[in-house]
Amino acid sequence: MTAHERPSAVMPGLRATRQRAAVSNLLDQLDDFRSAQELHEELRRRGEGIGLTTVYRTLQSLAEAGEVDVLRTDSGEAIYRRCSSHHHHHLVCRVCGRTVEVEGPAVERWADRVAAENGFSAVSHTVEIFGTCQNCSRQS
Amino acid sequence: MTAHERPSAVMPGLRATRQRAAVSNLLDQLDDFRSAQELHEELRRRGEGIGLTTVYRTLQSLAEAGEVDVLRTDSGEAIYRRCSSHHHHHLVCRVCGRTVEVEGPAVERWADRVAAENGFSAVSHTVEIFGTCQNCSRQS
DNA sequence: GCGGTGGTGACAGGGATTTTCACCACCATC
DNA sequence: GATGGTGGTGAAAATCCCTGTCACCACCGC
Ligand SMILES: [Mn+2]
Ligand SMILES: [Mn+2]
Ligand SMILES: [Zn+2]
Ligand SMILES: [Zn+2]
Repeated sequence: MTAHERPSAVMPGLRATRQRAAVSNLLDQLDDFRSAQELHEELRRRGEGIGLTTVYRTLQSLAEAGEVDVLRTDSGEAIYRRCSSHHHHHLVCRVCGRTVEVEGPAVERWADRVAAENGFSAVSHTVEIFGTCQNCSRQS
Repeated sequence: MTAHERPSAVMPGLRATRQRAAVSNLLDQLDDFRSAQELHEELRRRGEGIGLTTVYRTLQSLAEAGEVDVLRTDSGEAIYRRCSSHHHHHLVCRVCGRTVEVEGPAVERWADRVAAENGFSAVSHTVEIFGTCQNCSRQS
């Protein structure tokens, strides 16, 4: 692998560029949710020449392609994280931001049933659990 | 009841004012989620002298006091609705915005269990279901 | 290699919310 | 029923995240 790494996760219909590769690679290395601005800052810190606009656009494509999860903070800011492809939800630490991906057939069924009972179709849902993780409650 | 109605839902630690009463009363009369700006517009239409800033501040207090539910639209805008005091979630129509309050002990238990299994404490959660309501799917 | 077409990024909006700050109105007290 | 202190108000300015614009650039099929 040379210093000039080739774009990795190429997206259908989109051209492979150094910038998109950089965003994608960075997401691979991170565990928790980050805002577009944080990701941009980190990329600049690492010496990547990339504009904030491009980071925003790339994250949007990745979100549409289902390659990243998007959450909204209480303040309305969008935060992103590379996600595994199977459907899942998040358990997020309020203090340190650590997140755990969780699944639950029970919730899935419940959501579908409740929607059907009320005559709703084309159903989707968001489920997020918040709490204080073990580390953070130890420290207080 | 005179034309000069007294403030109704007084909040602890906060002074009772005509403006706060107006916001609270309007929320009582509405069924679905509205943005701060929509609420402000409606208040002005009704002849209430009230500033947008005050609407924002009042909604914040009400949200902190747990008297209104807050959701975020996809565009990041905050929308508010007076909520019943018991814990519940929402089933929201993507097209017309109609919302149904729903409950489910199954989800509650699931969320608590998942959090506990991962060592999280002080747990809360958000659950929203989205779909197309009967009215709206009929019209398409 | 060339050309066309998609991508980039500095900059200028947009839109929602928050901050500022001078003024105002509750309300406990005199 | 005046007065003073303090919380509340609101117009305007400032923020903040994000999206649109547009001149320029770089993939990539030929
Ligand atoms: Mn689910
Ligand atoms: Mn619940
Ligand atoms: Zn934590
Ligand atoms: Zn509908």
